[in-house]
Amino acid sequence: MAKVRHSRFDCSPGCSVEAAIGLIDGKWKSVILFHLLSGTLRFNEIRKIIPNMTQRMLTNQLREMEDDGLISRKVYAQVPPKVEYSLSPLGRSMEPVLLALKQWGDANLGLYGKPKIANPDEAASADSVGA
Amino acid sequence: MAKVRHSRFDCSPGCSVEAAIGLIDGKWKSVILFHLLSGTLRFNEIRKIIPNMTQRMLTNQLREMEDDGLISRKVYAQVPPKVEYSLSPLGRSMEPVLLALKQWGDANLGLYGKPKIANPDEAASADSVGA
DNA sequence: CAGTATCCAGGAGGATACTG
DNA sequence: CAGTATCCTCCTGGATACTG
Repeated sequence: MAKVRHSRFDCSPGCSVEAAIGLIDGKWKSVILFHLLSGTLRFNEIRKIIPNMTQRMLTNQLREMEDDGLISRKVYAQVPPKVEYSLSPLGRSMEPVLLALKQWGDANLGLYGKPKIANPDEAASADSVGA
Repeated sequence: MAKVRHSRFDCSPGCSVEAAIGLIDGKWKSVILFHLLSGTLRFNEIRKIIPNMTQRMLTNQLREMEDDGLISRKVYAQVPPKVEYSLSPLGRSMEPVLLALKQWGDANLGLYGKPKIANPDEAASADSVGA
């Protein structure tokens, strides 16, 4: 589990929630993780998928998640370097969380032109939501 | 849904994951939310539950979540002020996420002396986290 | 291709004091 | 009781340039 660079482990009941979130905060981690759910990806593939992220950030987030044991890094000793990133078993075990997050976002945030919340008595109507 | 002060809506597929996380990051939000799952709480009650958090932070996080529509704030016009915080329907709809997070944390982080992942020998070797 | 190395700005979050 | 108001620090993350 490496270092826990997050200063987040204050621990009261609910601590594990915080701790869990601590591993997937970071501006891009959740997105990277989410895309890795679909399978192994190479460095530049991720960059293409998430163009707004600089390579510095990609490396950072990737390294932290690797340290946290969420992802695996496979380096092929080749002339044109090739590095593949994939979910570790621990990272894969995060799938329900990621999916819950995605579903909630799809259902309750109006990111794709959906009408979002609007009505208290209608919180999670979510007639749609693929998945 | 107010302002979305997070600069986080870059939106690529997986965006909703990011967006959803954006609402519950903040050092204490998830913990507050989690405790509110159990019921309405007053300002100072929350402070007691999460002693490490300053009142400034509590107010901050509370306000942001209120702006995001996750919680409701009920003020009683009394001599000794009384303010109650509770989950809004939207906040309540976050329950599966919070629970998934908590379960994952309990299962995979060794915060309470649990053995965590039970898989590859590397996954994690509980020893860090002084709590 | 897959990173490192530097530099830099902004904002999150902590400490402390005051108030309706 | 339930906040505000200030001040200040550090860390996150963006931009850019270089490399094995």
